Amino acid sequence: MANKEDMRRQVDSSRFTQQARVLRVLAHQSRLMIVDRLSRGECSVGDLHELVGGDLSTVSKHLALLRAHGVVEDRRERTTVYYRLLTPCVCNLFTCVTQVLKERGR
Amino acid sequence: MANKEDMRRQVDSSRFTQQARVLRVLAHQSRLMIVDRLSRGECSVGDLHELVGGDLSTVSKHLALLRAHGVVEDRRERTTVYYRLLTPCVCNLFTCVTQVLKERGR
DNA sequence: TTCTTTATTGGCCATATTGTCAGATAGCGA
DNA sequence: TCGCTATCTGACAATATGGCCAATAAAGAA
Repeated sequence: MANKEDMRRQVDSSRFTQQARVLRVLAHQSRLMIVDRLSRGECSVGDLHELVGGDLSTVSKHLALLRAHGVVEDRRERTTVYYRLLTPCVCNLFTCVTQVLKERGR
Repeated sequence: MANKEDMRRQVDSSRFTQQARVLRVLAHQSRLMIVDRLSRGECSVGDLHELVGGDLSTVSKHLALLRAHGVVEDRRERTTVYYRLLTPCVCNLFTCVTQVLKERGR
């Protein structure tokens, strides 16, 4: 273990900390768009870039984050990298959030 | 509408932006603890403070954030303020996140 | 009114997150 | 090898978030 920072980040693996980590990774417009799209099938970085816009490197970083947290997986084919969802159940999560939004609306 | 900042924040109300906002509010250890506790019934700020620790003012700010996003509601009785969950369905969300964590584990 | 309890707000600093640009890197074909 | 396409990484600036302390507010009791 390298330093104090790593300690602080890794040691606390309480239920809530873990949940918060996953939620943080998903709590971003672009990443939600990406996950939503991937839930309908594998996509290349280029496709996703076209989907969310902005700089390609930004998209790449969002993907790296999702990958680092085990939400997606990548596969290279020639010069193209394809991403796919590792946790299809995040779709239920979308449903839940939508429910919260509705419930809140009243 | 006051200024450009407000514009930028409010104008974009796409499905994903709204979802991301809700997720961001929940994506914090202390706030998850608070919501979890409130899902089992109304609590005073003091109770919640005892639960999550740290500074009372920090807890109060977490509550203010949850309130601003319509997740909780408060009620004052004498000098004590009680909070309660407005969106019980966030519990399903907990279940979903747990599922993602499990699915990811393999 | 003044004091006490309970909670909120403002100021400030440290850290985290996001986005952009420029420069690597990987794979492959000429 | 060189060049091309597709993607990633590093450095950096801008903004957002989280936490603590001190000051303030709200409600009621003395």
